[in-house]
Amino acid sequence: MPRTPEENERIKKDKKERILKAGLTVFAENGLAAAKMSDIAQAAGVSYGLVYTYFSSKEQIFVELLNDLFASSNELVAQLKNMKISPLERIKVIFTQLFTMHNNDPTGELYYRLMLQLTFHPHLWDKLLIKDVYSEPVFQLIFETIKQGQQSGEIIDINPQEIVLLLGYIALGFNLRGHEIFENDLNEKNIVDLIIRMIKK
Amino acid sequence: MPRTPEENERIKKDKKERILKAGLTVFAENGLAAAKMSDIAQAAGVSYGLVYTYFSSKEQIFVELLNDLFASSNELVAQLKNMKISPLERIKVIFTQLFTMHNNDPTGELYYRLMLQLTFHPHLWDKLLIKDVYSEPVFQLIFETIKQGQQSGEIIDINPQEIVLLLGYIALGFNLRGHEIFENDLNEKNIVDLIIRMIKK
DNA sequence: GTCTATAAAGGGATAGAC
DNA sequence: GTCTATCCCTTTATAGAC
Repeated sequence: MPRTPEENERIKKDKKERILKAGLTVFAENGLAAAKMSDIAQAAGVSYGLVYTYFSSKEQIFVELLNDLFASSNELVAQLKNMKISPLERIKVIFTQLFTMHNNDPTGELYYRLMLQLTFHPHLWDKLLIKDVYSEPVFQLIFETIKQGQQSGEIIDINPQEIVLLLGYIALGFNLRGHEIFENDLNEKNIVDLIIRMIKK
Repeated sequence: MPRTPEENERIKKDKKERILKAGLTVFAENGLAAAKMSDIAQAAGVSYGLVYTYFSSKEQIFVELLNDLFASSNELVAQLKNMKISPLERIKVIFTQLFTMHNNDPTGELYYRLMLQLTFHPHLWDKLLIKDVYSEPVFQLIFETIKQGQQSGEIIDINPQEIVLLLGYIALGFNLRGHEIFENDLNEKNIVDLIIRMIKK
């Protein structure tokens, strides 16, 4: 019995998603260069050749993944913007979410590990929807929020670029090594409080 | 006219150093997996084959480099320990040095970029003198200094592991993206002050 | 001690059967 | 739509001349 076109679409979509998901973990674990297409195929549970019916190259999987992740980062930012809270509170929510998400959902960490690859393969920026790290949605949101907090007098009055860079370092460092918080049974709430302490007026 | 044995030793040492230096930049720029031995040879100004007379494999260059860097990190820490200053001052000096060194000497950044590769090739830890990132000398020094500062009442009284992790994130993030401070003409002194503000009692 | 040339292996990408 | 088998290029590592 032949498959309906709709069924075919569903199958194709499912396979593509599987491959992307496999790519995310394989790239995050090994890095772009060391990741093997055979690993991705295996992790996705499909044959080696099938990967190439959905993606033309290893790079393309990587690029598509990162663009998808930028998109969901945009959604996250939209949610955060909808919250009617003070700038300082918003910073607190962002970092709390960053830290607690880590526990439940490893995607955030994988996301950063992928972005980190761009440090070693900068030519890929050309193929991405977002052209530099400053344009990353969460990064942008933090920057705006800092400026708002300075206007409202909640946040310390130094060059907001300096603050956002420092917060960016924390986010970057955390996302790369955040699992250690939980391995060592530390309280992420304390760490967020330290951050707030640093920028509160 | 034949070379003396001493001269030979000098040549060999020089060549080895050249290759290591080339390896540092090539690995830092491209990552371990994407770095090519031919790139290292070219950067070192020697023939492809010669690299293998001094090192048995690409991995070995990488391992030797990292071990050398750990050693100089140890020296740096010894110097910092010799300074007779308060714990809080010491933290300030460490981060100031971290930030200003960046300007003059890129080795620090390259060092971190190499260490970062271990995230993607964790099996290499087995071949290193230092067995995990917590044992990295500067990291250790910060940890000790935080505890001293808590005893002397200068530094905020929360789990020192939490503080040191956060400071570690900053150092990691900075070393990966620190060049941006200078690209954007920011004042690194302000950033150090923020860090102190965060941990000062 | 240094080079060029070559062997050997690994992995990305494709062809073609089912 | 999916698979297996194969091509082919890149890169590691070695051999052997100078």
